[in-house]
Parts: sequence; structure tokens; C-alpha cells
Amino acid sequence: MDDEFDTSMSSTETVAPRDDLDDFFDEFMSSKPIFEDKAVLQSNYSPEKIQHRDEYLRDIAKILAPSLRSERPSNVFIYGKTGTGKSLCVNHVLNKMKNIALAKDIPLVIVPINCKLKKVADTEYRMLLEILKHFGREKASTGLATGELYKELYECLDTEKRAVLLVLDEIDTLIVKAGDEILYNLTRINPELKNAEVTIVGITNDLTIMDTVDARVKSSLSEEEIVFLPYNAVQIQDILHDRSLRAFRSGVLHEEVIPRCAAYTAREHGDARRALDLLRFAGEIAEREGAEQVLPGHIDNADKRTERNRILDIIKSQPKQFQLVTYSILKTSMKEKLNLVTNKRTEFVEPTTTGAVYDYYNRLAKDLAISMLSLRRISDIIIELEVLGLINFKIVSKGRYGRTRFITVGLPKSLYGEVLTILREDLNLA
DNA sequence: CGAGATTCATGTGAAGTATACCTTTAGGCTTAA
DNA sequence: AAGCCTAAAGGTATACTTCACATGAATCTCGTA
Repeated sequence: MDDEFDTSMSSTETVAPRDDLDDFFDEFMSSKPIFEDKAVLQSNYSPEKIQHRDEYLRDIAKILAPSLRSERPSNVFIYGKTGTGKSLCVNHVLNKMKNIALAKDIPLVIVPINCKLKKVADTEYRMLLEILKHFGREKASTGLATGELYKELYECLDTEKRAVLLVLDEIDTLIVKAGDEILYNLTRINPELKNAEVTIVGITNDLTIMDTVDARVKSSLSEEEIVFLPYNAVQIQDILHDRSLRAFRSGVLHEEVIPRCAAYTAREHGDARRALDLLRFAGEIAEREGAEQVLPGHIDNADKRTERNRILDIIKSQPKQFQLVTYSILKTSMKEKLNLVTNKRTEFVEPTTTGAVYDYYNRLAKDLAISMLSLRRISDIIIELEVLGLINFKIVSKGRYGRTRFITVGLPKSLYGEVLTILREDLNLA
């Protein structure tokens, strides 16, 4: 794409009727489209028929159904790794229930909240704001006492007799960031209310998260538990096949594509979302190349690029200080070895330590005239970077020589150069 | 030689500070009766 | 007099700092065999 732009920009004839761009569009328009309906592969698409999850769907429905009779259902906690269809199933059931409630005039309110969205619901305060927003009560994004918000919440929940389903998606991030106090408070809402009854549906992909919360919260929150097992390779293939029928024009998929796609996904665990993303991306690549068919090679290509994009997105979206720390970690963990025989330098990476990172960071910050954060803060930032999956570390005691974190970079080596370049650009490094 | 004390480098919790942002309140000004 | 705007005052969450104490194995020290 860049090439086309370059040539068209540099050509001095602005009136030239034809250039490379025209050719590109000609070719684009004349080639047969790959997709029939790309939205089918998008992650927010919800098919009317969910495959291989019948049992879970029934379980969820069984547990939540009482709310249609104005009885309070048990709180539910749903575990399962990413892409196992948790949110999909819950949404599916809730939609059905919403329709029934609407048709029969049953007072049922569903409040879906995604706790993972940064700056939306990843702290107690912001989450309360989100819930209130659902009831049409916008409040200030800061400045109020948390107690005030709770009071407001009680009030607007209790205005009429109804069942409220509070769906907390990706609740683990909330617990990690904001602690279990919110959950404790939420579980104790009911006794305070006269009319409404609240049921909490927690969805998490961290199977161990409940070990870290208070026992009282744990017992009241997970009155019912459902564990979603990952899809196996056959099921993934089924799903891909089903969706591809509607997403792609018939015949454009090479027969090897879906098995290949499923194989890549099985490498991790049965993450259906990734599988669909991969398939869609492979289709886009094929389309861009003007290929007639999506070939297994396109899947290979897509796999490389999705991982890359994910990481680069994370890095780009970090605040300056975080980028600076990331850069320092990368730099301090990269070493050069001079081979005395061949006189060649070879680069290699080895774990770095908090102290080394902090030294490097300090020098860098001074050079860039960016305010320097304390070691204490850097230590916390390092932990946050680990949560993001950019790095790994373990605490190691080196006896006489103190205790520190051994930090390793959790990125594929092939991305190091690119990541460094991006960071340098973002940070205006020479 | 081995048990216990020391040491280092930094982990970690608690409390305090700075900042950004919000509401409330009081005063002043405008407008309509 | 009522309505509206503005600035000041008061309050909170968040990111960060400061202080103080905790950790844990390599190393040191010193009594003892």
C-alpha cells in the first residue's frame, strides 16, 4: 500500500488520469470478493445457534430462570478460559430472557458490565458509575464519595419491584485492581433493598481468582458455579466451518484452511475467538493480495501478524512512564557477546534486575527531561507490566548480594527490534 | 566445622502529598414583573 | 424577587512519594570439637 501512495505523491502530474492507484482499484474491483459477510467472523457477532455448548446454556438458563417469576436466582460464577464461549452463552440466555420479560411484561433489568475496559469499569468507583449509567443516572467521573454512589445505587435500584441481573464480565481484572471490597458490598445489597432483588453473574477467565477473595464473598458470590471447558479441535473445526459458510463466498476456502486454523488455535487452548479472528484475518490478507482463494499460507501469515499487532497495540497504548520502563527493561536485558575467535558480536538476552532497570531508567529520564519516578513506583510498574504479559519475573534472593526480581521479556525475539523502534519513536529518543 | 548473626538489594505495606476534576455555595449581575 | 453565571471553597480518586520494616540465602563470625 505504501508503495502506491509514494508513487502517486511523488508524481508531479496531478492531472494524470491513470496511475498505480487506479490499477490497484481496478484490480481490486475486478477480483472476486472473498467475503460474503465478514461480520459473521467478528468477535461480537452472536450466532443464533451456539454449537457444543448446549449443556452450559441449559445450566445457565436453569439457574437464572427464577428471575422471570420474580424470585431471586442464586448468584452465579462462571469460569472458563478466553474464547470458550462464556460471554456468548450468557448473552444468549439473557437475550432470550429479556425477550420473554418484554413480551410478558415482567420487570427484569439486565446490567451488563465489562470490567476489563480500562477507564470504564476497572475500579470500584468507575464500576459504580457504570451501573448507575445503566439506570440513566450519569454522575461525575470523580469527586463524589463512594458512599454517596452506593446510596444513589440503592435508591435507583429500589424504585420499583423488579429483578436485577448484574453481569460482571472479566471480573478478575476488577478484583486484581480494586480488591474484593466491591464484591463484598454488592453481595450485601439485597438486605438493604425492599423492592428489587439483585443477582450477580460473575464471569472470569482466571480460574484461581476466587482464592484471593474473602471467604464470605466467595461463598455468597458462587452459590452456583459453572466451569466452561475449552473447545477441542473437532469442535473448533465445527464452529469455523459453520461460520465460514455464511462469512465466505462458497468455494473460496481451500479445504486445508479450516484444519490449519484449528491446529494453530489448539496450540494454545481451544480459544474460539482467536480461531475466528485468525480466519477473518487470513481472509483479509487473501483479499488484499487479490487472491482467488484463501490458502493455508494465508493462515500462517495471519497468525504471525495477529500476535504482533496485539503486542504492538499494548505497547503503543501505554503511558509514557510505562514505555520508558519497558524500554529500560529491553535495553538492560539485551547483552552483546564478542566472540574472540571470529571477532563477531552476537546479541543475546538474559534476565535483568530491578536495580539495573532503575539505573537505566534514571539516566534515560534525565536525558529526556522526563520526571523521574521513585524506585517504589517503578517496582509497581514492573508488576503491572507483568500483568499485561509483556514481561515475566520471579523474585530471587542472591544471598549476600540481596534480593531482586529477575525480569525476562515475554516477547518473541523477532519483535524486539520493532518494539524498540516504536518505543524510540513514541519517546522521541535519538 | 557448623550454628547463628550479618548483609545486601530491594520487596512491600502504610501513610502522606500533589493533581485533576467534580459539586456546592455565595456573591454579583441581569431580567421580568 | 427570581434566575443565571462565576469564582471560591470543599471534597474525592488516582498516581506517586516517603518512610519504615520485611525477606531470604550467601557470607561472615565465633564457639567448639
